[in-house]
Amino acid sequence: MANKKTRVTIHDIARELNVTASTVSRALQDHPRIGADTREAIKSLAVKYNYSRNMLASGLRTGRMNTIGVIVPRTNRHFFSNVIGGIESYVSEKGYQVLISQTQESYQKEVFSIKAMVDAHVDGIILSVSLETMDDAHLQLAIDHKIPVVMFDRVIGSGQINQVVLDDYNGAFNAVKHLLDLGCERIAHFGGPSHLNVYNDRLRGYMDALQSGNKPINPHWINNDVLTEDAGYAASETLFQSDNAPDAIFAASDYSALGALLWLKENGYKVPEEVCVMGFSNEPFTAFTTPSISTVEQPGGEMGRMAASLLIGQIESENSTFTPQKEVLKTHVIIRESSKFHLKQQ
Amino acid sequence: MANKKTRVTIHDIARELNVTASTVSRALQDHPRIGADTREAIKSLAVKYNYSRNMLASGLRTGRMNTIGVIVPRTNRHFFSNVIGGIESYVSEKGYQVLISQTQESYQKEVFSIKAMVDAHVDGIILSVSLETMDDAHLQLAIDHKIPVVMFDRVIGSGQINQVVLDDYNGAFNAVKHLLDLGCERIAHFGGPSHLNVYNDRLRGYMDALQSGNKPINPHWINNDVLTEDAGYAASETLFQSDNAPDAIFAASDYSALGALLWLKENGYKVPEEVCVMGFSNEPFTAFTTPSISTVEQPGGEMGRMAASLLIGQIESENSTFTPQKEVLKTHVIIRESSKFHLKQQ
DNA sequence: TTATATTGCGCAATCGATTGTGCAAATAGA
DNA sequence: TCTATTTGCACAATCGATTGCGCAATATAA
Repeated sequence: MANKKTRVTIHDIARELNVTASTVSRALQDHPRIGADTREAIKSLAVKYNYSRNMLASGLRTGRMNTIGVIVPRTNRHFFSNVIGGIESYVSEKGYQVLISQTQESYQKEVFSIKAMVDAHVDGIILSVSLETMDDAHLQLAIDHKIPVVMFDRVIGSGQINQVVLDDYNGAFNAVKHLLDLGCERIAHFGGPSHLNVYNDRLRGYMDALQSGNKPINPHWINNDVLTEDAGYAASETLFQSDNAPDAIFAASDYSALGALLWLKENGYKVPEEVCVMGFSNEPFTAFTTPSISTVEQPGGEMGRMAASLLIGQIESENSTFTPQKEVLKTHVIIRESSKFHLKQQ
Repeated sequence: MANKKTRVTIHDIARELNVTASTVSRALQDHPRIGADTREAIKSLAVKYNYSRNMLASGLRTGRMNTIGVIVPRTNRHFFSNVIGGIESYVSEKGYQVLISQTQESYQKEVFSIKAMVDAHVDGIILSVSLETMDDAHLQLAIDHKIPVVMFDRVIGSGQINQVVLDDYNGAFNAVKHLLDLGCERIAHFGGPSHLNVYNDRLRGYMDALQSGNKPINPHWINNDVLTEDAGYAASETLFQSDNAPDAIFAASDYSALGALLWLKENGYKVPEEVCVMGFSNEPFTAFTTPSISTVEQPGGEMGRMAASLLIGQIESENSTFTPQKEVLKTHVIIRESSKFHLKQQ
């Protein structure tokens, strides 16, 4: 009977069958030099005793732990929790486990997390950088240890690392284009720190869409670092109490769009008749506000699976010639009540 | 200079200082039998070479991996993602890492996840069971391996395992009491599978509140397994097209409350005037529906930190005498528009 | 029948850190 | 001064699995 106190090891099995541990190890890996009889005897005994390989010992010897590290700013953002779900469901089918760490948007914690992942001998790392992160120098530690890295959504650096991103530029472009089609002429933007690709791309999409519609770009209407509900609320107040108020807001975050919507409602502005509002990410609440908020879908589960797929491909690829890939997921604008129509529309 | 290809080991440090690896190992652990000079020389060389302990080797030898396993139905449920966030932030400060697994509400996957956690030699497991899970027999594997377990929210079994739960009974009781105070007299319930504590407790709270208000309990108004938006929608249709329609709904899930709200609005019922609606969990969207949905707060982050605290306490406790603890977090009813008042109110 | 492959498995080192034991030198006590 | 204790470190086994090498025994070829 299997001993309950301590795990069954290959030595236990070896002893019982009068072979050595090396034979057991090879048999369990279907090594061709082990005879069929021996192999089957070992395997059935392994099943009988409910043997499971000690991953620490195996990992120590082989350097592979079948674990991937995931580093995100926060686990409880809807988007990131979706990504984590996608990663976990993909890699668990491939026999990998998921080690999680959150940076709380702190660069220092991100550095620490990477170090912790390297120490834990993960086979690969999937990462979305913090708001504070300015470059990818800290990833060198993982690269030095030959640990593949995939960045998603908030990516950064020189492009020597696999990336999975949304087509933020087109998402923003199409969103603003939609506002222009409604007749909006004075479209403000709530953005994020422009050293991050996602916010920079959304800003560029916004500006290019304005230009393509022959609308002037007013710096006064471009607000950076307006990503939270409070910031959106405050920025709206400033914006609409100036003598150059916009007639639409395109926010790079659903939260700041929500803040804008609340301020507008509280101050008697009609949405969408007088002011159209659009957000970004399709957070669940956007469907339920009054009016519901138009936004751009950001498919977290899909990004997670895609990132995991790229990573595992790189982990398991034999050839060491690595050319970084960049996967770009298509965007999809979701039109809701906050931009259904506009007074200026013909 | 530290070799970039391969990690620095205690042997590298030992060689350079003409001591043995055991001395290095002991010095790094502040073992009293190592002289102060030797200790400091070793420590400064370790810093210089950026040494970090190989957790696999260490874990193999000591059996402690400084990792805790977290098993949840889905990572992307707002509540669970909050719990995960709370756990991660708590244990990372204590020097632990977090291994994540999701069961997708499948008992079979839950069994598999536990086995995977045991195989990975986690130091402890935090778990919220799947909807399919009927008992805690599968946890025996972890217990046999002396791995402490803490269950949270959806807990099950004979009580021999640490638990962190919400006071679902009082939450439900107070919610229904609130509806009664408004003048509601015919309160229906949307529940979940009653073998799970949370749904059973909410049902009991509902029934006891009715009794305390001298209202009859009508089995026709008690709907089990109505947890999703679709189920709430469908159940509402059945309920309100019968000749014994309720004048309020207390749902054990915000999602089924949402389904009810949508059906009621589509079919011309006024909420809250004609029908009051309450949910459970305070999902973010509940604040933004029209009308906003009254609900019961379920503090995920706090539960996560509490569960992590209990677990690490048990892991690090010296004495082997273990008495299972049950932490019960207070509930907090959030009254919103969907139960602000009622036509029958005096 | 002899030379050559092939098959089947054991031996022993290895991955890196930990820890019980042993032994010599230094210190303390008598 | 001589024994007893403490201090400081080395030796070697251990955790469990993996893997290059070697050596028989069997099978195949010549």
